[in-house]
Amino acid sequence: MSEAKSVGPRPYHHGDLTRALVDAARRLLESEGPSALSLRAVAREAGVSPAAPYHHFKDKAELLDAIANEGWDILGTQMAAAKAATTGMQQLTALGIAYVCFARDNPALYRVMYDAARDKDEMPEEDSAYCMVRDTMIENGADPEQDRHLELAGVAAWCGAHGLAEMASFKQFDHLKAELGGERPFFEAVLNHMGLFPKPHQDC
Amino acid sequence: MSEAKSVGPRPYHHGDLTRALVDAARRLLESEGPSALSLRAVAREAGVSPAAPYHHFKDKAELLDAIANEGWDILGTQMAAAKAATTGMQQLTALGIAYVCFARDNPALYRVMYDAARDKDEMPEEDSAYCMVRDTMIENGADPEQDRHLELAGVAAWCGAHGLAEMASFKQFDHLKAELGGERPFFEAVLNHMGLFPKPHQDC
DNA sequence: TGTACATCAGTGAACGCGCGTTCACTGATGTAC
DNA sequence: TGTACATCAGTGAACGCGCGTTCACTGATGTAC
Repeated sequence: MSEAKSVGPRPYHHGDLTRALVDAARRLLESEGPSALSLRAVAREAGVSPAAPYHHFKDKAELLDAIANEGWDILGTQMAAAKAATTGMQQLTALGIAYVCFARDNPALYRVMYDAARDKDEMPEEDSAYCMVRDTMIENGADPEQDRHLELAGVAAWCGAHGLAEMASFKQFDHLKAELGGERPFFEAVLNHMGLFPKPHQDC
Repeated sequence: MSEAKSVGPRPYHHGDLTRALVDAARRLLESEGPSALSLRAVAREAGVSPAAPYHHFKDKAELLDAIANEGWDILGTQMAAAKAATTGMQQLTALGIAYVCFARDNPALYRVMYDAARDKDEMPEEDSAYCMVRDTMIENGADPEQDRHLELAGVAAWCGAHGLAEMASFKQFDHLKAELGGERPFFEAVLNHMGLFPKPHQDC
């Protein structure tokens, strides 16, 4: 304020380069795809030298981790919103659709998230998309005592949603989407066909 | 035969380098993963100079295509065998399990196949895994007149199987596999949870 | 309030690497006469 | 059957490239006195 702060290019110190790098990475991901996501490219996109990121991340893997984590956060927020907007059994479909729509809108980011998950050992923890689905199943009548059955249902939902998420933009499905009246109805139809729900009337 | 053919290294002309390159690529894929699959590495693995592959493939993409095609062939063979070994509705489960087992046994190859499929425009043609599933559905009572319903069922099966295939080796599922008595029972349980089958008693 | 100095967050040049692809070449093969 | 020659399928050196990472450096910031 005291000086005429040149609006021109960037001050020497950045303020929050960590943030800027993750943002730049996301921009790059969606404009150029996952194969373009190099440390150097991220630095370039952020307008910073190739060495600068090393003050904020140990190495490339740590940057990727940060990107993936941000992805899971955003996904969680969107799923929570979808759940809040519906009630009863519809919540499960809504969660599935939110998951798939996120992947459709952020395909490259989703790929990075998936690759990160691949390297983990333990099941997703508290607050994850996975747990949100499981909790919703319980709230809607699944028996929390039947651990195995419940976990299987959760895993099936996860796998099914992942499969559709990855294939969401396949051009092969374009005519089906058109016939069904859009992408969302298509997602919903496929998810329903996959029987996301814990089957309550198994003995019917 | 006429000469003492030195058993030692390779003759100048290779005989069938196209074959040898695809084989080398598969070896590399499963030992080093998809990221190690460079043209140079394949040539190296085949014991040939980096330029040699260009007499057999226009560029790297064409080699990848050949690898993917071979993958689909092998998968098709294994699925056909699984189908032949069962009858009735069980055939659908068997097809799903064959699909997933193939991906588990050849994860890197499966990834290459998937990436190739991603770039295609049309639905899989004749003899594909996809058509095999659809035909089996029809043979087991699905109504071939209900185009849309049948295609949706096929797509749902494809997505579901793909999701499980990609996640088949997640360490997160180890304890579930153990509880269920192995990988196959786990695959079967998840696939059943996903309702692979065209639902016949939708009105029950 | 003003100055000395430690610390922090950048720079930019350089490293070694493996990549896809091209090029002029050469060794092996097979066909015409 | 033997030789000339076109063709095919290799070689190996070279190209330019972008990568991840390191290094000695320097500009900006903030704290102690």
